[in-house]
Amino acid sequence: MTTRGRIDKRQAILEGAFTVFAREGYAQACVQEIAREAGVAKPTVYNHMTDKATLFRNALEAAARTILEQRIAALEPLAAPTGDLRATLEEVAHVLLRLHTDGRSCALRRLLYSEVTHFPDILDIVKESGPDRLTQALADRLARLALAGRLRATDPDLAAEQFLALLLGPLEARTQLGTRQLEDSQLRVMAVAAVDAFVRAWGAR
Amino acid sequence: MTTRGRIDKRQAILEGAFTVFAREGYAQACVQEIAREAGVAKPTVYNHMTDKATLFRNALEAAARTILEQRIAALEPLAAPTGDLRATLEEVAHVLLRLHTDGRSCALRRLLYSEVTHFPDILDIVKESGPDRLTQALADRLARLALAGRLRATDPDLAAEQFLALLLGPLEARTQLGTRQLEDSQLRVMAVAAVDAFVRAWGAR
Amino acid sequence: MTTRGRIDKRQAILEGAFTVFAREGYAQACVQEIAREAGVAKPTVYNHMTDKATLFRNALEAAARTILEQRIAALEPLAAPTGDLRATLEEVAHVLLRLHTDGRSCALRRLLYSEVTHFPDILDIVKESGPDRLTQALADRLARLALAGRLRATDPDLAAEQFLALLLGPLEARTQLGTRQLEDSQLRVMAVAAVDAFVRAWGAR
Amino acid sequence: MTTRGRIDKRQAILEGAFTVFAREGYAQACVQEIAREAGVAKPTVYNHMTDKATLFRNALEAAARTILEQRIAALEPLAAPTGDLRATLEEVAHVLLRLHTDGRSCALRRLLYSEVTHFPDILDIVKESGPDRLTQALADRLARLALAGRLRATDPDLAAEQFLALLLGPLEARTQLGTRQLEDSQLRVMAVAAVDAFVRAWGAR
DNA sequence: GATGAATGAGAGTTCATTCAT
DNA sequence: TATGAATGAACTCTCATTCAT
Repeated sequence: MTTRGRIDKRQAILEGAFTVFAREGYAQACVQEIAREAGVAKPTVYNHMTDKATLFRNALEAAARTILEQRIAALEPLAAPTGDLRATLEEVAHVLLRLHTDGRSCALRRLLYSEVTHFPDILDIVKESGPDRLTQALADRLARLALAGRLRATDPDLAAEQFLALLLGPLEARTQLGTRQLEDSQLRVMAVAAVDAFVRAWGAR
Repeated sequence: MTTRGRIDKRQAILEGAFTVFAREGYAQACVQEIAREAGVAKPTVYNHMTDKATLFRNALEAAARTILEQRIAALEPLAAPTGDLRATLEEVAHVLLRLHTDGRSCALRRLLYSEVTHFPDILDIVKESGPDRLTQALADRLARLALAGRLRATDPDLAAEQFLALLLGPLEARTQLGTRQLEDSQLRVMAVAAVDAFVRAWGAR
Repeated sequence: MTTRGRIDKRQAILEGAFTVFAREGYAQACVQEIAREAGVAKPTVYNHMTDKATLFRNALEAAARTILEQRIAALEPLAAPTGDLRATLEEVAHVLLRLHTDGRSCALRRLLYSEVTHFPDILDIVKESGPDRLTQALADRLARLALAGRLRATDPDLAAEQFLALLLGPLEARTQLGTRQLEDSQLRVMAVAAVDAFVRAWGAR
Repeated sequence: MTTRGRIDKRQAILEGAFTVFAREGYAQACVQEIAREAGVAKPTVYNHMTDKATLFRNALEAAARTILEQRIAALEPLAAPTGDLRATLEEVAHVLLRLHTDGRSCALRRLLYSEVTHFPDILDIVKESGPDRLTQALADRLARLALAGRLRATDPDLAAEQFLALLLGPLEARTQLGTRQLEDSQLRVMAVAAVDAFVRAWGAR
């Protein structure tokens, strides 16, 4: 029970930190504000995390883990693609787009990009809870589909990479670097376009 | 001559600023260091630019302009695609990859991403000297090719968008968010793979 | 037993406190570290001592008392100076030097000097357990010797003061303000030199 | 002229620093207050001195130099001791006592003692501008007097050391570790007593 | 126009001290 | 009684920005 409060507070700090870092960036974010956001006093933050830097890393890691889990879960329909493959792909694509355009998701990308030179070790986050993992998971699914003869059976890793590229690449411009929200209908259109191209390029001949 | 010196100094300041901002990020960069990098005294920086913020915007704008020009120029071969279309596309793709993985280019992306929330007006840079312009220019070229019957004649804007997505999307993972340099041979492989998929998806039937 | 444990803990706290204060000085010493040194938790320190300041005073007092006792004991041989007076003085002088150059002794001096302006009441420690008391005790012994005709019978207080001055004064320079340990042989030489001058100045004509 | 202001300010900072350090001790002194004392803004202090530590060292050094000069000057009468040697010694002794009991002098001693463990390099100050130098200078004078047959011609270094010990040793107790001012008449008495013993111990037989 | 010097404002971090258990 | 956790108050140091020359 004693421990409970502790864990809650740690959680609150990590979430507050991510929120503030996301809003302000690493350098502009001030620990004072993070503490306020988490509803604790400044030294409490330091009792849990040694450093502003450590706080940053941990907050990023926690956020990345959560986000990755959602994305992996979004691939589920591909595990047993009943019926129309194209429809399944579109469904998955649509959900991925929605997840990818979510505020926290965009913020995480921004933070990773902007601080990767100051915190080279956040690359581990990218490797372990980032896009690499998603590509792998997708490649696994596509490999099954290839075996089942429903996709060109050459290189599932490349296929996964290109599926995600076709899907997410256009986002950057459309969302203005992640600052603008898109309508769900727009996302649907983008999903269809990406899947369309993907099927032309990778569908079973 | 006086005027000349002034212009030179302005140029030096803008370049020094971009260098330092690229290395440190907006907030961590300090005007002192920018001045040192540019070889002038700190107040001289303020004589040319009112603000650290203004300095940032101008430095970004100048860098973006230069970078965009190079990219647009790289599309040149597509204007008159002598002979093999696939080969031309691969050549263009290869050059684009090289430009896109260049240090300054990556730094610019990082800066845009990290500061877009604090400087919403840098979106103008993206629109006027960024990827949007490149996509447009490429779409123009592809439209010509479509008219010439060498590409599927449906939607050149979408084609351009997907060409760039297939080409540049995989870069993020391969360069570790732009922190790792790639061998030219690797770039060649990536160019071939992207063009291969593009041709399958968009080649004339 | 409980009481015993309490007393032990109090003792441990006082000793830990002196150790840390000696190493760090009053202001730099942090209660956390004192608690660690004493093997207790931080609030336990506050259960025994109201204040960091109180803790400081008590630790100093305890240390001073111990140190004074040793010094007074060192004067013992002068109570019944069998045989050669000069030899007895040299012996006493030697032991005093050794005590005076001891680490804890030097630390105590340092602490008294540095904090006397912030804790005027530690002057009581000096008066009750410090050099003043030693001078008095020595004066008592010298008075007896004067009565016995073995010393100039004028002013035993002055004699005691000058004996200690001749003995300890040179220490400051030789030990580099108490930071360097001296060889026992060096101490012997210093004792002899001090006694030599003392006897010339205060020996019975 | 530009430089003039700079030098003045540096001087003011060093003096303010010594004042505050003397009053508060190293750790308790805060740069803010030093700046106020010096009549400048806090960052100005940092423009002149890199560090609080550096500031401390420099302030100590400057104060030590000034103080040493005064003490050395006080030995002047011994250079050509016209007439009564005892009277000359008493005069010198008296002045030395006055210098030694001066507020700044006491403060310097306190600071040296209290911080020597944190700043081992301030031992250089002691060597170059502290008591060691004074002892040397005095030894030089006494050697001359020994040559002139007016002092026991054995060991002028030891003689100087013991003269100062007899003179300054009793100060510690009398001034309560340097916190109490003494009347000039008391100083006179102490000077006479010290010289008296010194002459008995070191006077030409 | 260019610069050395100065400053107001603010950030990270530490610490003595107090609750609640 | 002893302790893990939390906090208010300071303190060092940095930086964008402005004068005065």
